[in-house]
Amino acid sequence: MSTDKKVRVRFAPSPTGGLHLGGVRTVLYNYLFARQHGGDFILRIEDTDQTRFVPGAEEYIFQCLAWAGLEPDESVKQGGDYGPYRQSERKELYRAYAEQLVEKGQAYYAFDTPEELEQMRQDFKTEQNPSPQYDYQVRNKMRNSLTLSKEETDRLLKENTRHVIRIKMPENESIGFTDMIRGAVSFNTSLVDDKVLLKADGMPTYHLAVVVDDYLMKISHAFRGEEWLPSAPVHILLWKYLFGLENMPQWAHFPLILGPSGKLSKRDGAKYGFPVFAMNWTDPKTGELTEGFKEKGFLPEAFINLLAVLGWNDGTEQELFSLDELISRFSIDRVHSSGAKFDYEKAKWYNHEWIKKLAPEELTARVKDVLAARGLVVSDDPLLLKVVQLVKDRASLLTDFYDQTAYFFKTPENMDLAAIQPKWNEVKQLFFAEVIRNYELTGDWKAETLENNFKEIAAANQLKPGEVMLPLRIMLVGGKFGPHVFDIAEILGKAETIKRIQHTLGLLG
RNA sequence: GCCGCGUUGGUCAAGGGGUUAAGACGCAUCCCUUUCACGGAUGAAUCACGGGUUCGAUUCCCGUACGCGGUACCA
Repeated sequence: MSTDKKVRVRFAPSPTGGLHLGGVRTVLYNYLFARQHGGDFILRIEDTDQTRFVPGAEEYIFQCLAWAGLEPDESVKQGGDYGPYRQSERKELYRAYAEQLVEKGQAYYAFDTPEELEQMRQDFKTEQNPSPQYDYQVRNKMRNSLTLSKEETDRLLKENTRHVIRIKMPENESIGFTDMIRGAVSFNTSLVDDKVLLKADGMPTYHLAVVVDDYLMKISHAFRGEEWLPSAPVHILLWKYLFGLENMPQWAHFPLILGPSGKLSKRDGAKYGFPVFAMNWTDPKTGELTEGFKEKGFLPEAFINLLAVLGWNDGTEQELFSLDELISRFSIDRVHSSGAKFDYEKAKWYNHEWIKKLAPEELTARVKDVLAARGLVVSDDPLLLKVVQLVKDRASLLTDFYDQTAYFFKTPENMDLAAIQPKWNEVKQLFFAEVIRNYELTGDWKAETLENNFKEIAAANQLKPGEVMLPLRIMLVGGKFGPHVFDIAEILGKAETIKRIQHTLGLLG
């Protein structure tokens, strides 16, 4: 395995649906590794399964990466010297490699129909072996170029009989490699089935495509999820047969991200109320919408941060990392080998931290978009900036800003009158009437003045400030939340403050 | 079933032959705050089990259990 060549890594998604948390983390680790080593990050579309083509899925992946700020150096979009970057467009190139293997006796043609394969699985199925594989034992009982005569095989081929090319796994050999995360890993070849390399439609399977393309695209390090570990021996063998082990990239298999009960799925998201995809994804067939982290109100900075530390840490107590910090601190050997359960509460904590950490202007710009999406258009930027600064400790998601800021810009829609009604009385009614008269005459409309006047009037009416502060808050805010009530009044201004008090008085009266 | 990979509080995790086994999220209590938060303090809670190796194992080795992944002409 070479270590001196230029670092080139790739993320190779299959465009079949929403982009999963784990997928984004794989992108992130690839990206960090590439940037750290001054290498290239390639996005390769693995669309070899035409039956699973989903319109829009590819474009969606690009949008997710753009949002996350993890854009590739080479891809269908960016271009590059190693294209095409869509495997369906590379179709013609794979067959020769598969046939080369057949010639060398390392692979063979198989003519079994799907029905015959199904029959085989039925026939060989036992309690000890519930899922029989097409392996070194059963291949002798199937219809392939190993069991058929040369003439018969040639005839079938000439007649364009539907067939696949399968790798011929050696018998009882040990295939091993060094995983950058797990160390030595090895497999017995007898236990691995003769994977299909080239499908009947002429498309390669993942197994063939991944090694051919990694070779052709000069990939130096191949990172992928742990679910690929069991098929690694096939890939290693293919490298050995086709391009030489010395040219093989270094492998690292990342741990899986788990949900509350095992493997994380979009169902978990629906069930537990948290996103699983990076961005909103609507299934074009069913029209089903699955919510994304972006729309849920996550900052890309936070999303990246929380993903980075789900399975990796730098050994210090630091938990908050910017992308740049991650680029310099990340290291594959500190990536865990065990899966991590996704904790939505902690995810929200990261977002909250980033809301506090982000530059005020930057935060405000993003809040502005979120408010606009909810139909609240704010044109006074300086005012919004002030308001956002005032309430940001109370928002852990960007979407929380709606409830936390809307009352500054429009009269509260829902008034929590129940919070004041039980203890409401004539004295308080008169008190607020006096407050209105006083505020109308107040020239210095500052929080401190308003508070002092308010308290003086309360004292004169034998009211404790605490008895009337909450009612005032409800009048201005609509509910029991928000920053210091007189700060709110100051920002609302004289006319609006008085108007809201009056309005509520009317409701209570 | 078989194969592979894992296993430190509820969760993320540091650590790695001798430690009072960090820290964070969450939770609880208190302080601050005449709201809700922020912030501060305190607390409950962990080395899956059994054998070795060793003067000494959470740490190394072997089993077992458990979890996860794979077992497709899907990736």
